[in-house]
Amino acid sequence: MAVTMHDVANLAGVSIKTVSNVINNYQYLKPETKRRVQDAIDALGYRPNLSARGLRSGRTGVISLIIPDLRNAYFAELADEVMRAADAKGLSVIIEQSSGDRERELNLLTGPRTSMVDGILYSVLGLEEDDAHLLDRIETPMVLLGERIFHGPTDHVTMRNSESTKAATSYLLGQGRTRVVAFGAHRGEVIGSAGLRLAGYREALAEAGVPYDEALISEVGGWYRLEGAQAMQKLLASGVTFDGVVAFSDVIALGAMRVMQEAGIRIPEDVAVIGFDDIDETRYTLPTLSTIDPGRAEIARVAVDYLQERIAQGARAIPPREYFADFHIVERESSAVLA
Amino acid sequence: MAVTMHDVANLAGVSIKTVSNVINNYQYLKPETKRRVQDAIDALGYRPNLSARGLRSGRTGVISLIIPDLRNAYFAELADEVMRAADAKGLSVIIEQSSGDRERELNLLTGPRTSMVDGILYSVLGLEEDDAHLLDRIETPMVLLGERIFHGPTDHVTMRNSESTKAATSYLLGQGRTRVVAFGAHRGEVIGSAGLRLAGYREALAEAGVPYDEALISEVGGWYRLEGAQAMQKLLASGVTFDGVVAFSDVIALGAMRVMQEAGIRIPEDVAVIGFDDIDETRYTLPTLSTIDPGRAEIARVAVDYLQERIAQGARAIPPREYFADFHIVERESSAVLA
DNA sequence: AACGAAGATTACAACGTTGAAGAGCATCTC
DNA sequence: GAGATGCTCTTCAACGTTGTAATCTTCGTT
Repeated sequence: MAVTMHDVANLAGVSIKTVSNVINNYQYLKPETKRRVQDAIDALGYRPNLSARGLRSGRTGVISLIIPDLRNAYFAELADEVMRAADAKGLSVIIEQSSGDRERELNLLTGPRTSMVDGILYSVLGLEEDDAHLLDRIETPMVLLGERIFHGPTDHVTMRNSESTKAATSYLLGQGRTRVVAFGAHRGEVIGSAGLRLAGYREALAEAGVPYDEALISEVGGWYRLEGAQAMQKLLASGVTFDGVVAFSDVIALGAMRVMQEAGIRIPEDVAVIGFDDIDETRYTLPTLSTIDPGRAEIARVAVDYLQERIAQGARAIPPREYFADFHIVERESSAVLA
Repeated sequence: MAVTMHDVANLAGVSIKTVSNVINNYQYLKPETKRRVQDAIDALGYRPNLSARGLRSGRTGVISLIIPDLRNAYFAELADEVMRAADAKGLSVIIEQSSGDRERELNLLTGPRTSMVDGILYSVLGLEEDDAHLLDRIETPMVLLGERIFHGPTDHVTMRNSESTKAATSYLLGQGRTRVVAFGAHRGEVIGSAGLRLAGYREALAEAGVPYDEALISEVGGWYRLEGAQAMQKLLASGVTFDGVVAFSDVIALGAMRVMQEAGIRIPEDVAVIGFDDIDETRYTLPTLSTIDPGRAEIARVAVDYLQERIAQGARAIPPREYFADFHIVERESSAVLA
């Protein structure tokens, strides 16, 4: 049915292996031969069968990106960056959604689909540090993203959670804000992005000599807008006063802003808000949302690089590496300095 | 290295083909045999090699979804729905971004990656109706999404652009709004979502006996928030008056709302706004954005169904079908009826 | 007890590609 | 001018699976 190397070889009058050599840019090839083969390829519209190549060579040229959920803008933009980085290296990306569910995250790692994939970019929400050993037995090259697992058996590419949140908090305190809410804590979490960011928040307070007030720690159930809105409702209902919000994600910050505005709170006059993630949307909200750019593009690029090295050299050939991307505070209206 | 059917067959004391039969649920199998093979599979942690299967059977279990851009919430949510629908059928999804660029859209169709894929869900922005014939020669089963190509050589699953925009326009007119802007037109476009939606807008005007005013047609360059904001700035600068906006996407509506609010226009008091797409975000903006739910989940489900049928029966075995999903107007604050 | 049909399993080849190894030929070295 | 070297191309086998068709088993029927 479809055109194979055989057909190309026949038309070009060479062996099938020479066709293969042309396609793979083998170094010893007469330009003349190369041209003839290429002409035959073009004439027949030949395209290599990637299943056959995958079977023979053990490489498919596909990596999978496991993320919680594409509806979350952070992950959609991460996926976008990963696909661009992969594309630049000739890799295709299969995206798998885990919903941040621990069971599902684990199943995706051992499901039949992994045999189709050269490597995995693994961004988990459900797994915990204690689960790191579960990754030991995975033979597929893997690079970890996100903040749930540090010191795993393989590379980890992530952001400076504590440092950046500390910087954001210091930034609001430096404006003269005195009661700054940590918005998006997860009860009892130490590691994980919420835990790390909370730690950064506390460091900033300590450094500024501002006492830590439990009442200003607002728990948010998840990373959705609705959850941000609900948490802010609860916070307002509690009667606590505050003049700044360091939100642990842009999305929950937007949910919270919505509720504050409805309650007649002016941003930034009454309350300054800074988010986290620098999703596209923050440029166009009212007011525009100050945020932390966690270096997503850099994360994607480095993660794909690392993964490719691991694919080339063997999953365990390289000792685990850690990479922390640079962050930047992006100042917008929601934390504008008052005149 | 990896466990193969051979190893499983040895351990279970059966032929390799029996293992294959167990995996593929062949009907004539002694329960006892089935169990023994399954035990061996579990004991060895065997996972089928999908490249080999793909090579032998011609099916890879992977479909590709070609979309303009995951940063656009509409496409991210569409991708999410497609992946859920595919997952329910045991299919994996490779996402390819085209940036809505015509060249790239065409290249993705013939690139080497397509040989890895059983079928293509093809959502184009750059191609035009005139390009439909370019699809004739594509042998890969394909289902078209979006509004650029109708009457192509294969199935087309889409939304009711005209009807829904007409309904949205009528809805605003029914509230007593008299100068309703069509926001998001593309110059000279007849087909394509912008063209179709504009047609629906005009139908609604005609039906209500409201004269068509060229000044109320606002062109928006693309589908990004920034472009919506810029177009609204231009519209306001033109000095034209209006009391309603039918935006052809939620994202540009949000960009426009931002600019209107900055200009002191109250929504919905001064101007009622309704968007298009029902992206998640519209539930949490201030004010929440009325919109049209175009039936995205239904589109994804039907598209995957159609594609699977085509994969099973052959790309050309089924005459082209057209499917239009149901739409709903979602009333939120931005078009609330004034007290 | 012999036969046929249906149930259960297997042998074999093939899918399209690439790695390993080697053959043919021209050029260089002394 | 014999041997070594380097370039160019080819032969062959193998990757792990499944479709085809054949074989072996079992069981019911006569």
